[in-house]
Amino acid sequence: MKEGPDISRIAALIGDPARANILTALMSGKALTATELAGEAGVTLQTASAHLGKLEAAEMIHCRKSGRHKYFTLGGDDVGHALEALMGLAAGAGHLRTRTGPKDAALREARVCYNHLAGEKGIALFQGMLSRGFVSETDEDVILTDTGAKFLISFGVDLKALKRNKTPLCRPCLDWSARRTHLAGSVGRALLTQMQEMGWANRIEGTRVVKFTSKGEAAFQQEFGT
Amino acid sequence: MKEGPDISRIAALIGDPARANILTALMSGKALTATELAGEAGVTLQTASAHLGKLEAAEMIHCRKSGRHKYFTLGGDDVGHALEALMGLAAGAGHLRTRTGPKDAALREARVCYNHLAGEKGIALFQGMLSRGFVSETDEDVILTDTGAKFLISFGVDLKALKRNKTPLCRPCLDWSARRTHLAGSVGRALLTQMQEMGWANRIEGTRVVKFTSKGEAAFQQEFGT
DNA sequence: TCAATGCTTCGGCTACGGTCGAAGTATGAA
DNA sequence: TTCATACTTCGACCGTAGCCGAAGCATTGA
Repeated sequence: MKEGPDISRIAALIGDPARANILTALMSGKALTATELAGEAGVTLQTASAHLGKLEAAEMIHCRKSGRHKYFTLGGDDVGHALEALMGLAAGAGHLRTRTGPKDAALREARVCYNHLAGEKGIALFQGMLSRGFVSETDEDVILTDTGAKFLISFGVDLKALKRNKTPLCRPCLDWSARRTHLAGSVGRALLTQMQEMGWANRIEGTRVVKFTSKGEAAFQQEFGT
Repeated sequence: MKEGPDISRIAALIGDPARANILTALMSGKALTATELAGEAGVTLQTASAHLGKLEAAEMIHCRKSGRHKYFTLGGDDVGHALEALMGLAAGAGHLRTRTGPKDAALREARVCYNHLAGEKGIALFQGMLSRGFVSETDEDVILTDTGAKFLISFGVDLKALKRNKTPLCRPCLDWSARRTHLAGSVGRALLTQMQEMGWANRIEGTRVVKFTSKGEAAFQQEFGT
């Protein structure tokens, strides 16, 4: 009765607390070194090294060597998507809802999901782009319209560079906190980068929280608000 | 750095081969007894009982007692969704692609996902309903249009009964084999049921495969084809 | 009441995998 | 060259969790 692919291998990898912490940390989209990840996971370097080896063998993370450092990133959008789906389960069905601290509220408002904007702000961004006709949604795919392409260029995004990349321009991504879609894909990533470049928002170091400046808040409302 | 919900508990549950088999078996949507699931998982009844207890405690499955039998079903659409996401990962990144037998081809063509139609037929159904204006897709949600409601009633679906249910009428569901969206939710379930009632298709006992009759194939093309 | 079936609980065995200390390799800086 | 940093490999320890045999409930039917 072995139907479909073997879930258990993948799930078992995520099932270890140390590895789950590593993956969660990488959801921030930042490339982290083995030592940093060991700290995140709360284990020694040797142990983390073993975990990282397994995760890499399963292609759940990628690794780039740079000098004597090894920088790790998530394996791809699929991995991020599956992790978010699990977070949704854990948040909903999860019996013990760990205290909803102030950090959680900030996470719900605006955070980074793998490498693009998520949370309320992420949803607002997607809605704004939909209502302005920058993107259109059909079936599962999200398509960038001509209007949207022009907007992106005027917004300072190097669209040609994105098109050279093999990853899809736009992808929908489901949010675990609000259970609504926001924009992933290379356009999603580029938009977040650009917002940071323009000083609209900053990443809080060591967390997934994205903090908008008051100037950025106003500009966001202007560009994407309803 | 504990951000977001705790993935590892849930993932560890899915990570055990026996439990993964149980969950995969339940993806068929059928309610199965403890003994049947023990067979699916390849373990003895005692072991299965322990597993089922854990899965139920985590609200990943539900259980209904009937006489001296206990019937188990998946805990909800979220669970099915997360499982499909994991299958997508396992199928894509999975190093060892277990032989793609003839059964796999049938699964790709038409199968049951939790309780609604998936595979190529599932995608075609959703596309057909979209192009006919029976449903419209906005953001994450899929909405049943007035035209769609009329169609459902004429198709033999008791729409009023569905509306009394608290589960959403329409939900998108991502497919692991084709990576495209198909229709879940109570309408998705009702449509599959109705197709079986009308003799369009049959379930192959003990698998997730849905086999369309030649008559059903033609009728499907007529109603939903492009 | 007795027997049969379906499931649960208990106890003990086993093995797999996570963990860390210590030693080993590679890269870069002084 | 020598030292420091970043990571890997090895080996051993230990805990947890899966597994099954056997016995225990519970429901049904005769």
